[in-house]
Amino acid sequence: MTSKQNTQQKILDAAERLFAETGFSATSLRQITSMAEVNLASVNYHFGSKKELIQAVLQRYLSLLMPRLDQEFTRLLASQQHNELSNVLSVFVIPLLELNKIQNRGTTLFLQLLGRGYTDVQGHLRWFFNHHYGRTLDKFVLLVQQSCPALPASEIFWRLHFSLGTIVFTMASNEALKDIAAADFNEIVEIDGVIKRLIPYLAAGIAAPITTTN
Amino acid sequence: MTSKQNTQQKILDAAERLFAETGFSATSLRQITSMAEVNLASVNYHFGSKKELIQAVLQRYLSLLMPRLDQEFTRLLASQQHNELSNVLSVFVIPLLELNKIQNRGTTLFLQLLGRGYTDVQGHLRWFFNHHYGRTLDKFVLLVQQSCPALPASEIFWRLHFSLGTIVFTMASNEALKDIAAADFNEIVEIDGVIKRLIPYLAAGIAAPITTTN
DNA sequence: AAGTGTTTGAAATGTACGTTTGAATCTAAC
DNA sequence: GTTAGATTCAAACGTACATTTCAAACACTT
Repeated sequence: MTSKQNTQQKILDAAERLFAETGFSATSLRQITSMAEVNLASVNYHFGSKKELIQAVLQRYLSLLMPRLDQEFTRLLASQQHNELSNVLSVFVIPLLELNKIQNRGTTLFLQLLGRGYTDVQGHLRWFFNHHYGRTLDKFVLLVQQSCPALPASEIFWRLHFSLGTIVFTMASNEALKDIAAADFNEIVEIDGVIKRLIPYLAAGIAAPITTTN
Repeated sequence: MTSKQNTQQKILDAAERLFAETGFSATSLRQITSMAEVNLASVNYHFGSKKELIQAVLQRYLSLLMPRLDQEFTRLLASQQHNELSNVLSVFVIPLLELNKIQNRGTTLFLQLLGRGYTDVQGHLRWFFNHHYGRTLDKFVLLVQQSCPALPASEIFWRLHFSLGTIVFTMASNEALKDIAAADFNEIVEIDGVIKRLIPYLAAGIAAPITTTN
């Protein structure tokens, strides 16, 4: 019993680290099991397959994050007052940082995994996401629309995807960016620093005025 | 002679399509050579290795794009007048769209490859880029700094990388996004449409006012 | 302490990959 | 028409991978 929990946990911990660092397909089960110090066959025993291991790794974070976000979105929607866009975006900060409770660098790891999931395997994550958390995402889109009544829905669609790209890419190359910032600007930036830098950037981009061609 | 040219070209054409669609490491030489209708060994014969093939695919576009960009940056820097940020960013549009002269969907393919290169193989592309085109990039950063004199250099660094993420991610999922936009909003968007939508978003994000914590 | 179901271990299976090889074929000059 | 070099071809090589297998070790109930 305790040993089963232990093995599963060790596999999840090693897998998420390696997945985040090098991507899903580039990480082999042999790397994972040797880092976790468990037998190679235990992945297939406990999770069935590599694909299911990937889902389990993501689910550990999503099952904690998404209900929290849903709750916040619902609260804001119910408040019946105009919400500034940057406040809507700021809703993400605390739930994201709470992922550090799951593991040491949980927030960073999760966001990197998110990035990997969107670029590694074509479209799978997007489908999975919409299928499982579509309702929550709809609430978020609604909040953004209320914050930017001047923007047509299609423009918001594009800009939210632009924003997703910023987040996903930034987190995928997070370590490299932090190193460069440290070397070039003597800046020590942690994950919450990056998130706080992102908010004004994203808010300004999403709410940008529509230009009449050029 | 003509057959050699032909084989190399066929390999490059097939490789860039598959690389853009599924990524570098996920694309096998066997897929490439069977799509190109050439022998498996011809990749190693003509290019040496898979790694060198990847470089050749990227170089075909970069060697055309980067000198054009450098020329534009130099021109703007020499003009000695204040350049609006969105004008600086617009400099990319024409050279990028000219990549369509190399091949049918050249612009889209190149931007997808760029995205793959940044997420697929850890850091390699970034190094390659800085090493070969560092001077050109420096000119661009300088132009952005001149356009946004209120922003500290470190903030510009972060925001330019945020922007790179937007571009790279958008292009990597370009096909999916176009499909969704067509289905949900009856919008037919081509690559130049996406680029033109990107400019105001990026310009607003990069130039966003700095908020004094929150 | 025996027995039962769960978990681990070492080894093997089959597949796919990048690359190499050496003979066969083509190309072009003499 | 022969020859020399460039290109193509089918086959094989060695490696790494996910997954399977089945016996050994373990945990827990009785």
